[in-house]
Formats: sequence, structure tokens, C-alpha cells
Amino acid sequence: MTEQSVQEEQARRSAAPETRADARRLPHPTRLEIRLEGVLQALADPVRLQVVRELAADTEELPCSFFDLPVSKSTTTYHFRVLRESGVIRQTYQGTAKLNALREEDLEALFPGLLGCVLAADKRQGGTDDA
Amino acid sequence: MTEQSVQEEQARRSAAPETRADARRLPHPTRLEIRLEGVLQALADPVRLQVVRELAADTEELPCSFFDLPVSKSTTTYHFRVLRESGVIRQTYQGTAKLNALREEDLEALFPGLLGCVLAADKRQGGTDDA
DNA sequence: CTGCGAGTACGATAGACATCGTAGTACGGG
DNA sequence: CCCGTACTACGATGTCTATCGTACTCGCAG
Repeated sequence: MTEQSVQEEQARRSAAPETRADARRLPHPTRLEIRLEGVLQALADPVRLQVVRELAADTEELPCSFFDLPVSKSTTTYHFRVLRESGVIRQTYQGTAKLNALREEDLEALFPGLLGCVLAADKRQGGTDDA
Repeated sequence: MTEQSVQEEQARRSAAPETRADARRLPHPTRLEIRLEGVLQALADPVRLQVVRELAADTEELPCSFFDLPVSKSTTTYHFRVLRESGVIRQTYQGTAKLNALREEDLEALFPGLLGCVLAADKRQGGTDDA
């Protein structure tokens, strides 16, 4: 899948000047592909929960570099990928940055109230925050 | 099930210091020791979610042998232990059996609505019976 | 074009997790 | 007292997870 997709990408990039934002494609699950288990698994990690917490607190889409996570850069990438592949966040490229946003709408439609409950519970316990 | 023996059991527990039944006491986390992450982790497994689902559907306390899980006996024990140690269920010995009950009260106090959301979401997806 | 900053890809790895089978303990009934 | 039922304890094992460092690509600003 390597060479062909690379050429496709390059062709598309030189063809349409507007494809800047979505030149690099990121695989997201559709709403129907989101599994409860996967979401719970994704939320059951302190680092990822911190990301979700901060995303929920901010209406803006945040780049990965915004977060001050207690792990290395490559681990950060890993956690963002877990969140994206489980359907919790949506990621879009914007130039050299990658913007992250909660998929609140999808999650609310699939699991009404779940995200709110988890965030409320997290805020209530708040022990994972060591700053 | 003789309700008299249940009362005897309770009386003996509050009166007698150390009996054989006490030797089989099971370690449960106190309400304050229950961690959100642990609960999410516990719920993020299909087998355990099935247990929680059936416990929630039944007002009775259910013995481990009640459940028809797609795993071996020792694995079943393992999953029940995970649920107990994360604070999701409470287990009590009753003769040779071990009764399991959801800690709904504690969970509701700590994470209001969470269990209901997860169960509703689970019911909505329902596709967990892939065995 | 070149260099930088943001993020990825790719091993490597230690530890956790889910799984099993076997052997054992505890309780209750014949 | 022995046996069956219910569950546990333990060791083995394969897989998944979270972590890292290094080398890389990509887009933007000189």
C-alpha cells in the first residue's frame, strides 16, 4: 500500500490547492463502528483521560503540542491514536499541526450521558492530576 | 434457602470474633478506595460487562455458577476478582457458593449515572453476544 | 533550498492481562 | 467419614499495552 498511496497523495496535493487540510488522511471509525468497550478502554487510562478532560474544557480544537503530558512525544502520539481509533476524538491536519476535537456529538448519540458522567466522576475524584 | 440460617449467620458475624467463615473473608475496596479508572477498566471487558449486565437485570444476588461465561472456571474466578477489587461488585460466601451483587449504591454515590449510562449503552449496542 | 518544529513510523521492551489446566480447599449431604 | 460441588491458588503462556529512543516525513518560514 506504500508507493501507490504516496503517489496518490502527491498527485492530489499538486492537483488541488485546497486539499491542504486533508492531504494526509487519518482513519477514523464511523459512528456505527464505535464500540462501547473500546471507548471504555480508551477512557480507562490516566493520560488519555487527561486529554479528554482538557478537550472537554476547551471549545477550541487543540493541537497535540498543547498538552503537557507526563510521557514522551512518541507515547503521546500513541495515546492520541488510541483515542482516535476508539472514536473518542477526531483529528485533522492543519499544516504542520494536528488538531484534536472530542466527538461529543457521536458519543452522545451512541452512549447518551456517558461522557458527561465520566468527566463529572473524573472531576470529582481528580486525584490523577499531579500538578 | 433458609432465611433463618441467614439471620443466624448475621448474628454470628456480629457476635463471634473469629470463625471459619471469617477466615474466608474477601477483600473489598472501601467506597473511597474505588477509582474511576479501575471501574472503567473493569467494565471494558466483554466477559465482565456480561456479568454486570446480568447482575443489574436481577435483583437477587447470584452465585458465580449462575453465569454461563465463554471462559473456563479459573478465568471466571479471575474476572470476578477483577470486578470485586475494582469495587464494581460485592461478594459474600454462602456455604460453598459465593454470591455476587452489584455495588450500585456505592457506584451511584461516587459516579452518579455512570453505571446506568454504561448499561444503557451496552443494551443499545447489544452485539456482545458474539460467542 | 535549507532548516526547524510538529508529528509519525518503527523497533524494542517491561509489565499487565486474559487465558488455561491442574491441584487444592471449604462446605454440605449421604 | 467420604464424596461431590463450588470455588481458589498457582504456574505457564501468549497477547496486548504503555513506554521509550531514534530516525524519518511533512509543511512552513527564511
